[in-house]
Amino acid sequence: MTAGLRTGAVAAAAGVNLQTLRYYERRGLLAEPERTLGGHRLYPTDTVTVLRVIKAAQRLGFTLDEVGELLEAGRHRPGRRPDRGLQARAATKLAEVEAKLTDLGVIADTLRAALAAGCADLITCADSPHCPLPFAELAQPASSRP
Amino acid sequence: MTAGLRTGAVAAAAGVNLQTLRYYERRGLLAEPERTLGGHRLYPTDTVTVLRVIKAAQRLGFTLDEVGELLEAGRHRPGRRPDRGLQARAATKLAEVEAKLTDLGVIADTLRAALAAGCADLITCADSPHCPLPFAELAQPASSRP
DNA sequence: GGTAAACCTGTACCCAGGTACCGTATGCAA
DNA sequence: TTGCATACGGTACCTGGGTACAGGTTTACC
Repeated sequence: MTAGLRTGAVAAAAGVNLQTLRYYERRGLLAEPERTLGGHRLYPTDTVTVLRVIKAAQRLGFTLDEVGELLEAGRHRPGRRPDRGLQARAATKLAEVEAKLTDLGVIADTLRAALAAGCADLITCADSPHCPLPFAELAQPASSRP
Repeated sequence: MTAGLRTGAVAAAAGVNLQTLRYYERRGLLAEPERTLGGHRLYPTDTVTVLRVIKAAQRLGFTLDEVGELLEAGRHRPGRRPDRGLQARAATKLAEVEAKLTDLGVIADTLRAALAAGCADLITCADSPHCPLPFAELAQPASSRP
């Protein structure tokens, strides 16, 4: 019987812009809430939790589309369908994150090599055999989605 | 006394779209080349090297604006001005990359924990004390520029 | 000297994830 | 009942790094 939260209250509690609420609603991440007679949104109190979940999942590397699918998957048969659930998606995402870690590791090593070699100018380096910067090979990342 | 390369030849040799050449010219990364009488661009042959350098620097994590500054810094007093040279900027960039590595490491650990704990549904997890997903703390990355 | 390929400029559009602005309408308290 | 905060919908804009298209020249080859 609680009246529900207004957009400002939800946005403040979750630490997001209130435009972001409407944006998430358009994207299908937030269900369309009740309205007052005048048309103002009235959110259920657990909306703040949903927003925190969204933010956490984003932090873990999921796009908003993927977050939407995760929420959807959880909504109507929690735990079933092992290929499309949180476990499978988390495993996939972990592999992506690990690929990115490897790639960034190469980048860091390369920067360290450039520092150690005392490279001073990119164009000069590109012509010098002493420069450790791999101008040709550096072109593409470990997994082809940077 | 070489006549110079046309856009198509440069783009093909460097492996970029020819629209990208004009884009880089607008961004100030490529100097405005000579023109034929009819207005077609004629690039010096080392333009291909410049493009490879740009791509390599991007791969190392520099934005196009930063690449532009690096090229500029190298152009008119190579090696001088120790605070703004390649060395200083590479050191800064290395610190950024290392911060991102740390951050991604936390992400990967969190995903592994979620897998190990068998989390099946985000919303359920958010209410469960057994879930390892840190919905509150996960909000901001290690260094505040994700 | 004809024709096709390459090239020109300018503008619009793409991705993701929002954010801002505008003019109007509602909610709530004094 | 008046006044102000808040919210509404719609649309435009932002970042970064390009890409695409339209409509019109120029160049190159036969």
